Amino acid sequence: MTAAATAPTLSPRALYQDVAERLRQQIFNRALEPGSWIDEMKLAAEFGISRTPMREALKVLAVEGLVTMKVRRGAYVTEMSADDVAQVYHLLGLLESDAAGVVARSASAAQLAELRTLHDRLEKQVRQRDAFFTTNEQFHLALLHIAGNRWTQQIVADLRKVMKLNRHHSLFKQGRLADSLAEHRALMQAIEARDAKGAVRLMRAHFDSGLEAAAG
Amino acid sequence: MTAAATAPTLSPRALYQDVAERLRQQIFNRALEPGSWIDEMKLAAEFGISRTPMREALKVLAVEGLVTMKVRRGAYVTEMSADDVAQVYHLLGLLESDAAGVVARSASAAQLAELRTLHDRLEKQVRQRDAFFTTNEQFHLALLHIAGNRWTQQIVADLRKVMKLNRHHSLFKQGRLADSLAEHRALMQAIEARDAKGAVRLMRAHFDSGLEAAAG
DNA sequence: ATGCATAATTATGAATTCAAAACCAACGCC
DNA sequence: GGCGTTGGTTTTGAATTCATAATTATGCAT
Repeated sequence: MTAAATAPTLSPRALYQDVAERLRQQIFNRALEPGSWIDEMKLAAEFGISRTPMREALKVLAVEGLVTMKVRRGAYVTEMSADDVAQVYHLLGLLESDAAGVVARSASAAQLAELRTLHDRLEKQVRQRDAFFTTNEQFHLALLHIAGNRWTQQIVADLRKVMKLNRHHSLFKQGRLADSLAEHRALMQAIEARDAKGAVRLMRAHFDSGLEAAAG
Repeated sequence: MTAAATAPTLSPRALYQDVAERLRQQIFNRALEPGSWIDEMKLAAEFGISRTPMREALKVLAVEGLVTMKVRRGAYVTEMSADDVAQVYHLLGLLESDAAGVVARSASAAQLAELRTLHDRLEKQVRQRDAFFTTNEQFHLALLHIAGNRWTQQIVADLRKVMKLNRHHSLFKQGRLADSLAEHRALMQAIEARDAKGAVRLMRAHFDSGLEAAAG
């Protein structure tokens, strides 16, 4: 435990939140597989904590949808069906396309420049899957941030977490990267042109084609 | 406590969930006021339980957004700013209008009949504020259910809870009832006519006018 | 040998205990 | 007289303990 010694009083957030974050990482890393039972005793011991904050963290993740609690049977990593993936994709498309419209309509010049910077970085990363993935997510989250609806931001953040439960996101398949970038480029242009309707439509198309690739 | 004696093993859900539900009710009833500190010891004693399930419930409500946790300072009932209300209204409008489109496109005859039944009940309840409120919520939740996206359902349910933190929802103001009903009627007709575009537009208008009334 | 009943084990759920941080008030110092 | 400090109290955060439900293993009877 390298991090255990650090931050005695410097910790701004509660232990159960740190634990929740570590659990999320383990779930995304597949150290905890979807469908599998979570041994809270073992994990608490591994983390060097008692069961109390572990259980609190698990309940938080349950509300987020990452784990599923069964009465008197403990916590399980949530499994996403193909149908679930489609539903979440649809939702993300809806929320983010709306945000794109808001941004096209009301973003400041500085905010547009921020998006432009991220997009330009994306252009240079078509050949680096992981970097592209990271910058892509940054772009989407920045756009949400600029749109300024904190509820949408929270929901999209949660949904994107849940999407990571799935091994196969088309969005991140090698073949999709070039297409995805082209869609991004068109979207960026629409936003800079203050074309709200176009931005909404293009963002929606961006998600639709992602979903299509996932289904196919 | 009258309810304490009931359901020894019959309880399908965990204690902390029951506690969470009781807390929600107290928040909606204004027994716990927005902005006020939640005395977990006192409440746990009141409920006849220990602090453990109380704290678990509070953390759940924190994820839902009904309460806000401050480190080493406990839980507070969330306060909604006017801006927050506007943001949540916008989101609800977006989510529910999309659902209305899905329903208009793909609901079965039986499902349309279910909605029609609820709407007809609504027509008869223009003069009964509370009954109208209840049936209205039933209609909206039924529509979401028929649309069939469980993620959307969960999110809308949470957002509607959060909206109840506000004393002044225009939707439920006496003067708005008749207008609201008229909007509902048009929406119902569009859905039955399988006019998805119209249903989306009308549901959006329904929320926009609600928001307008709240702001004005 | 198989199936059921019962005992032992294990894990969950909840209460209790313990430690430490924040709050409040009284006291003393400048 | 105002302000900072110190001691006591309250409350949160976390570990531990206790009780109960579920699972597994064992043994007995058919």
